[in-house]
Amino acid sequence: MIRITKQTDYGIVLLTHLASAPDGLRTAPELAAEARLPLPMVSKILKALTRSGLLDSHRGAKGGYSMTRPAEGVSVAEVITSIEGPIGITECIDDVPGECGYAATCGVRSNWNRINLAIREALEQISLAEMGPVSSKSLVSLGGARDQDGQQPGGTEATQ
Amino acid sequence: MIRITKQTDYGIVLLTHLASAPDGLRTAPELAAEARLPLPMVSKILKALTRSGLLDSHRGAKGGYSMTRPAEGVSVAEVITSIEGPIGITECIDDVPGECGYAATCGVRSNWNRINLAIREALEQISLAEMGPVSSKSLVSLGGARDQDGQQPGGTEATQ
DNA sequence: GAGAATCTGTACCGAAAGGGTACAGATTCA
DNA sequence: TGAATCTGTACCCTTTCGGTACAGATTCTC
Repeated sequence: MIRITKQTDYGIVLLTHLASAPDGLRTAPELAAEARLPLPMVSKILKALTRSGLLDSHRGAKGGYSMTRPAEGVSVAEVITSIEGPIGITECIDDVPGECGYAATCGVRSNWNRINLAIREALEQISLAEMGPVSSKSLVSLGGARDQDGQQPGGTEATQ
Repeated sequence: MIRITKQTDYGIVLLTHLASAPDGLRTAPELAAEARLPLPMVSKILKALTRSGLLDSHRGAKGGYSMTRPAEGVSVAEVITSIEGPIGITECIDDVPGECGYAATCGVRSNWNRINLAIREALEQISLAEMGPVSSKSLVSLGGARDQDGQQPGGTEATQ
C-alpha cells in the first residue's frame, strides 16, 4: 500500500490543534491530551517538526511549542517531508542522486521521477489550514475557540 | 515513507519485459531470468496481474503469460491497484466507505480524500508504455528486439 | 540560589507488514 | 502417458514502524 506513517498522520492533527491555540502556544502534554495520543509519541513528532523549522520550541517552566508560520503557509508536503523524509514512491528520488546502483541500466528511473514529482506537487498544493475542520467553514477563524473536541487522525484505526 | 512495495516495482518491470516479447508470450521462468528475480516471486506477481485481468495465462506445455491489452493502454495506477489494492495514502479511501470509526468526528477526512484523488489521477496518466526505456526512443517499436538486457527495478536495492 | 517544569536525546522492545521460499495439485500439449 | 506449465496455499525470516522508558539540559519562579 502507498501509505503515510501514523506519525505523519498524527503530525497533521497535532499541527491543526496547535494552529487553533488562542495564544499560539501549547505544551506537549496539552497537545497529547487534546489529540488523545500518548505523550512520548507526541513529543517525538514535535521534536521532528521543530528540527525541520515548522515549529519553535520554548524551553523552561513556561515553555511549549508554537508554529513558526501560519497554517495557511504550511503545505502537507512539508509536514510529510519533516517527519518521513523526501517524498517519493520509489527509492529513485532526484533529490538524492547516485543512490541507485542500477541507474545506468534501469530504464524506468526517469519515468518514476516524473511520477514522484506529480505526487509531490499534489501534496504541496494542500495547506495545513485546508486540512482542519475549519476548512468547510472559515479559513480565517483559526484563532477562535475550537479545541479539545476529541479529533482523531485520518482513519488509522480502521481495519487493521 | 510513501512507497510502493517491491512486488509492484517488480510488476512494472515484468510487464515491460512482457510487452517487449516478439510473440507476446513469456513463461514465468523466462521472465524471472530476464528480470533477474526469483521465480516464485515472479509467479506470485504474475498471478495477481492475471486475476485482475491485465494478463492472460495459458496453461500446459506451451503455456505462458501474455498481455490482454497493449502497454499503451495500461496505466501505472492499474498495475499498482492490481498488486496492492486501492490507491490512497491513508485508510480514508472513498472507494471503501464506512471503514473509519472516526469518520463522524474526523475533520481531515474529506481533505485526505482530495489528496488521494490527486495522487491517483497522477498515476492514471502514466501508461506502461511510458515506463520502459523505449519511451525515449519510439513507442511503436514494442515488438522489436529488446530483451534480456538485465534491466532492474526502479532502484529498490539502493541503501537498504 | 534552589527547585520545579519543560524540552532534548538516546536507546530499547514488541507487533505487524512485506519479502521470499517451498510444496502439492491441476491443466494442457506432444 | 508423461513432461511442462500454471495454480494455490502455507510458512518463515527480515525489516520497519509504533510505542515506551530513562537520563540530561534548559529556563522560569520563588
